[in-house]
Amino acid sequence: MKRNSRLSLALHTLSHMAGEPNRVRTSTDIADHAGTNPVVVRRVLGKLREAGLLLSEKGHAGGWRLAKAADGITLADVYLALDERLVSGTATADQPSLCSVETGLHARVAEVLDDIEKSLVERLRETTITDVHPEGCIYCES
Amino acid sequence: MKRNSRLSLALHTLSHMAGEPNRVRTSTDIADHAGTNPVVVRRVLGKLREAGLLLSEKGHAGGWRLAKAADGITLADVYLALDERLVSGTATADQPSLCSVETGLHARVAEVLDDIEKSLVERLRETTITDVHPEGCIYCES
DNA sequence: GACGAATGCAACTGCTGTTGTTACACTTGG
DNA sequence: CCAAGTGTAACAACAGCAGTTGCATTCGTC
Repeated sequence: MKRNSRLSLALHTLSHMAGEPNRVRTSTDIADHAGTNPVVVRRVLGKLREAGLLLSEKGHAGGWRLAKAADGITLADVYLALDERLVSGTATADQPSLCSVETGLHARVAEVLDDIEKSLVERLRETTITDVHPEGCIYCES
Repeated sequence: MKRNSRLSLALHTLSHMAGEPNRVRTSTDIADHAGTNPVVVRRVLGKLREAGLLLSEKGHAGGWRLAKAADGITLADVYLALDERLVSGTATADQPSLCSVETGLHARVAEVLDDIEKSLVERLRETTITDVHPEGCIYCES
């Protein structure tokens, strides 16, 4: 996997779960399906749990399941849960700045980038997990 | 600098140039203002030149200037010139896939991410360099 | 209560992308 | 010819991230 693997893994997993919401999945199962490692899965899904999107149960017969209906989870929820800041990536304030024009410009660029970031989140809010994995999914028989 | 420094540097520089379109700037000048290195500047601006946004002149008294009016350059132009693919980052096709459900899901996730990427570019297309550095810029006396 | 199966977490490795830097070839105006 | 530029390659340093191992903890089941 390359870039954006966290977001991709999260979406993939949530989408899977949307198919059978009641089934509890172990991180090993998920890792096998996603072609990765149980620890990596727990790292990513842990963020989603913190955000209230997933529930995890420890101990024997434990595992992961959705904390709410798939159509109540938007891509923005996932994106924000993972602390991703794709466009507005804190690319400011390294040096005390040489002149006021510079600070002004830097601030303006950061401002514009922040706006774009907000637009991105708004766009993400329009899509739910159900949109990724629709009810009558042709790949899914469940 | 951290992430997105290329996009940030490009925007910063273009915005600067928008203030005095006729002035030819050397990469050393630009690097000093941006707090980085001339070679880094040439790397980034080189991409913008390939995309037809900038012109560079070699030799004595050479340097960089805008290839067209600032209000004719959108952030999408810059973004695409830099080959940035923030959301849809080739996070697919590593393994030959175990079952058809997996391939289907992977494809669907990639599809959704691609859509988001397209939306992002569309949003970027709405903003020009002039929007970043308006005519009556309060920081700029030129 | 012991055991097995699961999460949670910390530490470490290795890979990769990016920035910064140096060095050098090439170009051009004076 | 020379000084001041770009263009480019090569390298070091660094940061982020996936992957891995190990271990503590929790919880069903026998």
